Amino acid sequence: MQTADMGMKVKFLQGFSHKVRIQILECIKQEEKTVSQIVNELNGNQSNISQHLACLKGCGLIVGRQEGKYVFYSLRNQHVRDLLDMFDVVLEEVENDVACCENHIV
Amino acid sequence: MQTADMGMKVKFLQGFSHKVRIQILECIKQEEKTVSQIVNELNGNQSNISQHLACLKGCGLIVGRQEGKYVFYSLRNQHVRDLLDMFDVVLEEVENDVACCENHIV
DNA sequence: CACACATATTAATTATTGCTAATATGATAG
DNA sequence: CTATCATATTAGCAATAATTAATATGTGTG
Repeated sequence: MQTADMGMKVKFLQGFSHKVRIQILECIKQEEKTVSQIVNELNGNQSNISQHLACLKGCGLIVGRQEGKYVFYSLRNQHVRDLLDMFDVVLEEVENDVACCENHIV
Repeated sequence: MQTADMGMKVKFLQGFSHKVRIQILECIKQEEKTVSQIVNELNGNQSNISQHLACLKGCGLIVGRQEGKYVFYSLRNQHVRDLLDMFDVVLEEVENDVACCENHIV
């Protein structure tokens, strides 16, 4: 596993490393949505959201399906959904310590 | 959940968003290690690793315990270990799509 | 208490990522 | 086939994160 897939793994995990991307994932967690729906719900701008969607797609976390002039995005599969749920579980116990990554990298 | 914990969640997830940090997590996944052990195994530099450790600690993913002049770091708990395992599982199925986040954000 | 080793912190530079605005593509409807 | 709406792409700039080198702290030992 180590060095070989490492690049891929890093890329994969970067899908989760930005607020807007997490918001997108949560936004489409239950049902697929079009780009414009997402833009509206997150109060984002079209170009920006579109770029984050491209990133998430490149990371394999979401898939898009075109229907007429709309593109519907949804989580790639149940595992991704599980992962999102698990974040919440783990985060809950950890919550108090997360406080400050300030003064540090990131 | 939404807006309230969002900041915390983002911070938490950023623990996973850098190659070196992932390597550190994997490096101490099975057993606690001292900073210098980690520095050696990853062929990193002391200051850099130390900063990433501080970040991971701030994110709640690892804990340190001092013993004499050494500090031993280990994963915070079993859930974090589970999360790491789950990454591998989900990544495996997704592997083929991850290819290129190039040309995009991130 | 001076020295050596382990780790942490700081500050400055560099590199990466994200944002915005403008433009392009692609699809449908008239 | 033109106009319109939805989405994607590009390029340049702004913001953030990472690296490095130097220094500081802290712990044990002679």
